[in-house]
Amino acid sequence: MPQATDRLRRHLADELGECCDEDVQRRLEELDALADDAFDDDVHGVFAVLGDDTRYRLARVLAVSEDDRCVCELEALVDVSESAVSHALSDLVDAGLATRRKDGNWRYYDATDFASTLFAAADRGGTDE
Amino acid sequence: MPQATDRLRRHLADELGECCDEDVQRRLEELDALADDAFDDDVHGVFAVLGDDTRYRLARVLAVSEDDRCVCELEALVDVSESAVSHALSDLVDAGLATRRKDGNWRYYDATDFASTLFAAADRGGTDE
DNA sequence: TTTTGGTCTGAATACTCGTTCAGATAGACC
DNA sequence: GGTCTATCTGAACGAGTATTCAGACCAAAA
Repeated sequence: MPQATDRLRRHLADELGECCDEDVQRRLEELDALADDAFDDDVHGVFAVLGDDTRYRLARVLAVSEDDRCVCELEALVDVSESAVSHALSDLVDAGLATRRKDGNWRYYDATDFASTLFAAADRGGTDE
Repeated sequence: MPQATDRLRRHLADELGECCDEDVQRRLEELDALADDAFDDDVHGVFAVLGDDTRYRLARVLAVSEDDRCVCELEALVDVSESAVSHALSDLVDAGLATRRKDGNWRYYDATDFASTLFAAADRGGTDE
């Protein structure tokens, strides 16, 4: 099999005019450094959580609601079982996107500021391009 | 089977002291209106795209890179086939998170402002709570 | 304390979707 | 034209995960 870095080498040759092993190594290290800076597992988890339709819808409604919402209200908004709603809401809480409050038998959920911020950013940029 | 709105009715009875069919209907319509405001398929798509690890990593690196990056450079950052990288990059472009530029045989990708904004918002809120 | 109501949890299933493979496309060079 | 390189595309497989079911938990009422 061809070396995985073959193309990178040719690319660097194109870019720099000349290219030796050292150049390839340097570029690879540069990219690794960028990657280390860039990756954030927590943030990635947040996107993964909101990537699911059920969780996205619930989080959205919580974010636009004035006050917190009871589970029995939220169930009306998604077409899945009570259990699935419970799972979804737990995931939102775990991801830091929602808070849970108990009151007798009822549980109330609300969006965190983090969730609101994120949706605001997503909405701002979503329309153009 | 019990009516799906039974619990909501009892909840409203708790909340309002009294509850008739009309109250239940009103609350359901209120929730539907919120839902219509809140759901945005484009935005949901963006989260879904970034929920995947490969796409997330590529988008992140593009966002922190000064200038655009060749595919052959990006392949070094994720442990999947060239084909998978191509698929992932296309998804990013479709979602409005990256741009594509051709130069001879090479293709260069860069993050959009939208992507940068989104990551900035995600990073800001991710650390606390 | 027994029952009822609201929600949660764990395990199993069903299905989505990311990956790969194979082949296609397009540019550069001979 | 023919070849080589870089990347893309479509279809099919397989791993991951959302959903459901069944049962547990906890609070309130009886």
